[in-house]
Amino acid sequence: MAGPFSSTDRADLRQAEHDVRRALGQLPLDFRSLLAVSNIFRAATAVRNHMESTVLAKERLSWSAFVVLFVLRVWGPQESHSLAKEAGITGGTLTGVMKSLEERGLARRQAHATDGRRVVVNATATGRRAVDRIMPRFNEHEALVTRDLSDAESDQLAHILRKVLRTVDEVDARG
Amino acid sequence: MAGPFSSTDRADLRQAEHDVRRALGQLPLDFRSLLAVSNIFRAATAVRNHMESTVLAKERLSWSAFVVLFVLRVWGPQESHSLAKEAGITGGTLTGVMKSLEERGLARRQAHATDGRRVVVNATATGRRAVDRIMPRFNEHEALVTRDLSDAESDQLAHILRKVLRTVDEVDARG
DNA sequence: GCGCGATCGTTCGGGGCCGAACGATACTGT
DNA sequence: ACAGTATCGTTCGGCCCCGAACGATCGCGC
Repeated sequence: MAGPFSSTDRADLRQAEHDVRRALGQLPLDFRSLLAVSNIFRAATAVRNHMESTVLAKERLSWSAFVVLFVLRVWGPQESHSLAKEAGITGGTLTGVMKSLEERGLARRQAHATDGRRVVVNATATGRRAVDRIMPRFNEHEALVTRDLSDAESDQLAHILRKVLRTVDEVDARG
Repeated sequence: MAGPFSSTDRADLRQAEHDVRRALGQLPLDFRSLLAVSNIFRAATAVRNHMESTVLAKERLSWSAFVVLFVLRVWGPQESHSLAKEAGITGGTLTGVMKSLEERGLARRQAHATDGRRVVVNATATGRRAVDRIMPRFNEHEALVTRDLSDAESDQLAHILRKVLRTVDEVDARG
């Protein structure tokens, strides 16, 4: 099977990693994890920028606004704190995002039935329709950026990243 | 070898994916690429937040400021446009980041020798020392978040993500 | 009942981030 | 030479983002 430095790795990407080793080789670094993690960010940044400019921009939706709407579409109405956590943003940020979504009639806030502190957020029918309209376009580009991956590689990628995600959650929660 | 739904995938992560299928199953979506890509973002967001709060916050460095400094440390002085591209930010953003880095004496801008439009950015000795001081700490956490990955899995992860990165670059550049 | 600590969402200040517009500079063809 | 075009970094407006501080509300112990 393909190793980490097979011919499918573009020359300049391997060169970049060589440069890092050359410049920081005297530091006691675990380059294997360094390369794994740094490539997560490189890929995430590249894909996110691609998605924002090709799919989200014409819908006038920020990344976070779309994620929030997506979460509401899939998991239904919920309180702010869980919504923020699920969307990967803080409560303070969610307030701003919700303001935008409410102004455009894509989501709504309503008081909790019994707890005066809490707020229940819900997507409007318009908001849900927006997700259903955007997701196929979004997914086309997800398929596009993974076109050179075999089915097995896509599954491996998801699998390995789930492991990382679980570890981070554990570390952040317990120590 | 481990499949995408092995016992190492935490139950709630698999549940989340099941929920997506249930809510959006009627849409014509390629769930394999959907899961692969969405896990890139989940992992990237989680790791980035972790790094910012555990390593970067005490150094009073934003993520982008550190990336810029890192790029300068490894690849040496260069012009703004290539530095911005390498750091994954736009030129407008880099101006703001550079302002912060210059105020703290970590980097410096100087006029290009022959081309009056261009600016050459360089890390100061202080800036380079900062990278060398922070990187080991940063790398400890890179190793931490990948502690449950085998060496082969870390290499696979980097390898697969390089493929994605290359594809995005090609798509954005050519069409 | 009633303080008191915990928890909720919001607000605020500072900065990151982008895309568009801009001024300055360099290159091109004629 | 020089007008037109391209490219550079910066500025600007608007939004996103976080962490800290805040007011409102709840639940617990007494």
